Amino acid sequence: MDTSTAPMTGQAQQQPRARRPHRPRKDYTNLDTVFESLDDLKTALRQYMDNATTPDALPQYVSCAMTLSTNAALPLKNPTDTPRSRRRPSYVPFEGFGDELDLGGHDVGSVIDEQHQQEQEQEQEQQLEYKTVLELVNIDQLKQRQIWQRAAAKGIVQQIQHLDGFKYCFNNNWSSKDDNGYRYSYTCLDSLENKDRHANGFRATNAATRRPGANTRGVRKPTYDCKGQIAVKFSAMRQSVEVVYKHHAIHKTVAERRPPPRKDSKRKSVTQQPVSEATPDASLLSFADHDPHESSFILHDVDHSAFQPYLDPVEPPVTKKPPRKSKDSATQPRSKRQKIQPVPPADQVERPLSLVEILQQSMAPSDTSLANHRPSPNQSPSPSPAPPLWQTPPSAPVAASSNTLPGNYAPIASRTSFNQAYSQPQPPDVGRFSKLAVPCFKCKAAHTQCDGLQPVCNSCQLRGTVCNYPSVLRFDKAPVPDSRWVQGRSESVWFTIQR
DNA sequence: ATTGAGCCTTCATCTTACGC
DNA sequence: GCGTAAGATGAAGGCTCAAT
Repeated sequence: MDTSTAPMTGQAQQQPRARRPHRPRKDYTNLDTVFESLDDLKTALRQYMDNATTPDALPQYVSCAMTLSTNAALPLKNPTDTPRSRRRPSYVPFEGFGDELDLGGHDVGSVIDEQHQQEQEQEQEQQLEYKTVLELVNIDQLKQRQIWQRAAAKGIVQQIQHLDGFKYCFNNNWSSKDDNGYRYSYTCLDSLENKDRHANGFRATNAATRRPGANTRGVRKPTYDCKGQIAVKFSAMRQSVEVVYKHHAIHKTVAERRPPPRKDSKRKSVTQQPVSEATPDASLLSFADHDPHESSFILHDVDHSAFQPYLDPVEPPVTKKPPRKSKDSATQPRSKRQKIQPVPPADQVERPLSLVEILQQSMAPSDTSLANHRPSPNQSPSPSPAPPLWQTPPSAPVAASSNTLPGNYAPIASRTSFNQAYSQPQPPDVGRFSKLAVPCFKCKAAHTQCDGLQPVCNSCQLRGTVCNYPSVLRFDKAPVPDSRWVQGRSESVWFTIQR
């Protein structure tokens, strides 16, 4: 695909020579066609996704870039997006709702359903507005350009959502000086949920705010990082729109995640799931076993024995949630969201392990690595690092060293499909742990590109300098996702220490 | 009414590496 | 060498919903 041959606008020609586009951070495949319509693009993407999935195996990481030509008409989603209407409840009535009440389809639910349908129709009508790429990339007024391009980006994303069944949320937008257009990035909802669950894990419960030590968090859904992202790049320079699609479809689609039909009982909350006898981690395992709706995909085949060394209780087992008081006199009405409680200082809560460290430890003789984790009965309580129960798409750096995952990190290895997935070619540099390919000290200082080759990167080789790499991933900021399930325990310990 | 978790958005900050 | 564009990531808040 050569978009450099696209016609240039007069405005663009007056500008100084554009910088060469950044080398893509993450390699993705350019589908070697300029698509004349969004439908063509969707068809190609569908084919690409189908080819990336092998039967009985996890879908491969799909990452590709597609370009729309100037003639392509793009649907505009809420182009005049003034203060947006309240969003619809996430759990909308589904088909069959109200049947159990014998309302014969004329119940309140159906009324709501009709309203919902009407809103959908309105949305679809709104969506009938189209603009061509040519129009969109040549809007002079910056503000107008941003509004229209955003509307078109949203329209494109919505089309792709229909295609792959996942939900993407607006994440960021900025103006590209080189392309003379706006760029919009949308993130898969599951990636965002990871962050939320992570954040919720750090946030003290309201109960704990009032009564130190009362912080007992229930089990939460497993987390995993699908790296789902759609980037829409408008370029006046190239007179085109580029759509970059990245996703590792390792989780359920929106439709699959929809709650099961209600029978005569209410939906079970997560906290109602059978809670086993020990720490939050252990109860999570229990949850994973018993809840086929939410967790089976990720945790169903987990080899629990692999976790046993980590399951020494840190807290007294939580057998049952204490009955919630209807009114707590000490409670102030919560006008605003409470401030997040500060994360315990690093010297008091053990730093979570990175995947690399876990792998390194598990490659060490098992008795020592496990002994390191098992808290001595004489020791003051210290959080024992549990292996992560979230999962990340197999990434090249990790996969390279873990095609034969060591036994102590068995959950993934126990899955046949995962094994198959691992045995297949993996995308380079995928995922959060792409930071494994951190630049060496020299390249970082020189602001030069580092290929991450070890022991000596190409730049250092050319310069003839000593090449050194940071030994571990940084943890100077919020912990990386693999700490999530560890942190729940650390947090509990922190409150124990405080008391 | 309260609570915890999830949904979604916005904005800030950090990291990487292009190109002068 | 370094300014800075590109874009990745984190933090936080407003809101909804189901459960209590």
